[in-house]
Amino acid sequence: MYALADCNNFYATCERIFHPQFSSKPIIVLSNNDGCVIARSQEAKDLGIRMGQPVFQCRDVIRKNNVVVCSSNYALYEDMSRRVVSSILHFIPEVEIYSIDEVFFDLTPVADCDLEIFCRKIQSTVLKWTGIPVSIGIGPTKTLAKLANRVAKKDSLAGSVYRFPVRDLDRRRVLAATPIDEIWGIGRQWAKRFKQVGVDTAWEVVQMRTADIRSHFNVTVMRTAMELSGIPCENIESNPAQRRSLVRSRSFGRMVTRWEHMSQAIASHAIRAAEKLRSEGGVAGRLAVFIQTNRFRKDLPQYCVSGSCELLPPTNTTPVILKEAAAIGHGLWKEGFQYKKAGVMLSEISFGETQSTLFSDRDHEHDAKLMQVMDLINVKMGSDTLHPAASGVDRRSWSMQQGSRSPRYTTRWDELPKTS
DNA sequence: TCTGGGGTCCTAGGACCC
DNA sequence: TCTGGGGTCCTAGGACCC
Repeated sequence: MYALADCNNFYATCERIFHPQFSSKPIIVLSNNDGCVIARSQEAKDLGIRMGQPVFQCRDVIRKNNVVVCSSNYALYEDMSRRVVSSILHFIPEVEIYSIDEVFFDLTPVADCDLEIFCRKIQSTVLKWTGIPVSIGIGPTKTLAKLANRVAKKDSLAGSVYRFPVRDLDRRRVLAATPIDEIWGIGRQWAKRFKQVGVDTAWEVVQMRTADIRSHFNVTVMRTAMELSGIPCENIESNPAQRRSLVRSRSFGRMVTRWEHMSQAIASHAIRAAEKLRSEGGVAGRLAVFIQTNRFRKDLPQYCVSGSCELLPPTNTTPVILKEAAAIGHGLWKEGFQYKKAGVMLSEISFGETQSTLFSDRDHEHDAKLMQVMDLINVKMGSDTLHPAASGVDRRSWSMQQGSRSPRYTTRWDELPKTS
C-alpha cells in the first residue's frame, strides 16, 4: 500500500504560521514578479479566485474582501517543506519527495498496523511540530493514493485521512465520483480526448480495454489506467534520479530594451545555474540561452529565440559558462524589441568522472579551487555576496518585482521573527 | 498597466548507416 | 513500367506534473 501526504494550501499556510493575524482572512500567494495567483487559502478559493489567474484580473475581489496578498517567499517554503519531510521520516524510513508539498511513502514496513490510525498519527505530529495541516491518501497504487488524497481533502467525514476502499461497490462509487480531468496524469488535452470517446469518469477508464487506451492515447495514459484499476506501474523513488537539465530564468520587472541590461540578466542566470549545478556536483555538456518579448502584448512586435553551444569538456565553471552565454546572447540580440524574459539552460548533465579533452587551455584545478572559495563565501555570507561584475551592480532596470515578501524567518539570522 | 518557473517522458519524423 | 528492409540517433513538439 502507498500513501501520499499533501500539505493543505501549502504556501498560504506557511504565510499564516508566521502571521497568525491572517488566520481567518482570505490569503493568496503570487508567482515571481507578483504576476499570477499560485496559492490560495480556502477562504480565497471560496471567493472564486482561480489557480494561475493573473492578479490584475482579480483586483476587485481582492479589494472588496480584504484579501491578504503575499509575494512568494521560496526560502521560507522550502525550509518549511524540509521540516514536514523530516517529521514524516520519524515514522517511516524512506519517502519520495514528489514536490515541495507532497510526499509519497510505502506502507509495507507498517503493514501490521491499522494504516488509517498510523497515518492519523503522522498527520497530527506534523501539525504539532510544523503547524502545517497535511491530508493523507492511502491506496494500492500511487495513482489511487493520489485519488484518495483528493477525497481526504474534499470529504469532511474523512478527517484528512482516507483509504481507497477495498469493497467492489465502494471502489466503484469513489471512481465514478472522480471526473476524468481530476485523475493524476490526465490533463486538459487527454481529458478532451477521453470525453470525445464518451469517457467522463475514472470508473469508465477502468472499464476500457487496455488495447483501446493504447491505441487512442499513449503508454503513459495506459499506465495511469492500469494504476486506477489497482495494478502498480510506479514505485516509490526514494533516491531521486539525477537531474538531466537545469534552467534559470525570470521575467523582467520592466521591459528591457538595452543590451546592457539584457546581458546583465543573462549573466545573472548563468551564474545562478552554474552555482546550482556545482552544489549538486554535476557538469553540463550543453548550454542554451533564450530571450523573449511579451507574448501577451499582441500589439507589439514579437521576437522569441534561443541558441545553444556545446561545452567541451563538460563544465560547471562560472567564467566558462558566463563567457559562452554572453556570446550566444549577443548573437540572439536584436535592437528595437521590448524584451520580457530571458533564461539559461544547462543540459547533457553528468555526474562523477567525465571525459576530458586534449586541447584545453584551462587550468581545471585552479578553476575548481576558485569556484569552491566563491561558493563558500556566498553560502556563509549570503548568496550574491561575491559575484562576477557581468551581472551588474544596479539591477533595478530589470530585476523582478516583489511588492510584499515576508521575511525569511527560518533561514536568515537577521530576519528571525521577533517577540515582545 | 499588469500574465511564473522548473522539471519529466513520449512520439513522430528526418538524417544517416549498411 | 518496375526502385528494399532494417536499424540507430537526434530533435522538436506535445503532453503532463507541481
